[in-house]
Amino acid sequence: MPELPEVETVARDLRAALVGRQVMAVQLGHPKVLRFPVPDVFRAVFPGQHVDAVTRRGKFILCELRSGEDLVFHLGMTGHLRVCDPDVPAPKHTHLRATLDDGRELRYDDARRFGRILLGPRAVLEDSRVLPVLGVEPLSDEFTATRLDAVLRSTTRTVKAALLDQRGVAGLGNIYIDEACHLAGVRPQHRCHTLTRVQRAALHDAIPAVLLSAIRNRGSSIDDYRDLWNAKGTNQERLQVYGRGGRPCLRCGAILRHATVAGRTTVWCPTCQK
DNA sequence: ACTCTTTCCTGTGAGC
DNA sequence: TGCTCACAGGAAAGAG
Repeated sequence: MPELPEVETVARDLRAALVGRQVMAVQLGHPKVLRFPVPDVFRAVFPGQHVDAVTRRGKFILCELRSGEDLVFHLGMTGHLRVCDPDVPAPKHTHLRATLDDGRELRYDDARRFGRILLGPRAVLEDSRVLPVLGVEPLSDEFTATRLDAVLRSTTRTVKAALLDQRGVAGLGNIYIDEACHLAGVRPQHRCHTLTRVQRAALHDAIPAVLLSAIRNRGSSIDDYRDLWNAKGTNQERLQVYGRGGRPCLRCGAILRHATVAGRTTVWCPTCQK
């Protein structure tokens, strides 16, 4: 389940593999994964392009092309980007193969097809809403306590629902919201408008902390997340609450509870979190 | 305007 | 052993 740390790990490796490369040939798979533009236009526009930069915004990976357009990937739940030799067997649900000028191949595969590929000038992608408006980057200087307060104080929703909303803070998902809430001592089902200033400040500290720690560990390979080279991250071994419902809290020993909050399986410690 | 629920998808594993 | 079925969840659409 790629969230910000997994996407950041892939984006960093992709930057080293792709910047300066030229795309020679393109092969598309299932038509629905390429959301924009239509396949014929994509096939006409993409080959010959040079990659000038690779960046991340929320859970999106943006490959900036010399033409001024962006090639954008969202990995959904089961999407994988890979760079490998062309003779490596491709997985069953491979939706994009791009031959590079160094002889390697960029691939995107996604069994569940929740992910997406976009290509176009940034302004066009945003105007056509295939690239959504995203909130503040939690690892940027703009992620101030005041900025998070603005997100949390303006709503009656649960903390879980508010932090899942990419328009407020970009890049958080089920895993790292539960982890940040545990570190901050805040229950995910707590209503935002009833949080104390101390609780909001604790979340402001905890969010970057869990994300940076996960990036250092190259992400959490819970289900089938793999990096650009098909290797697992190690952060799944460090998770305090995610996937541990019914087992003891690693901090206090109480049995971790779990329930559906904002439509997602959510785990918390009944004594550490208020 | 805001919040909550449902839908999209397929692989996996529990249970019979 | 082989089958069914619930479950996983990011984001968007639909309902309230």
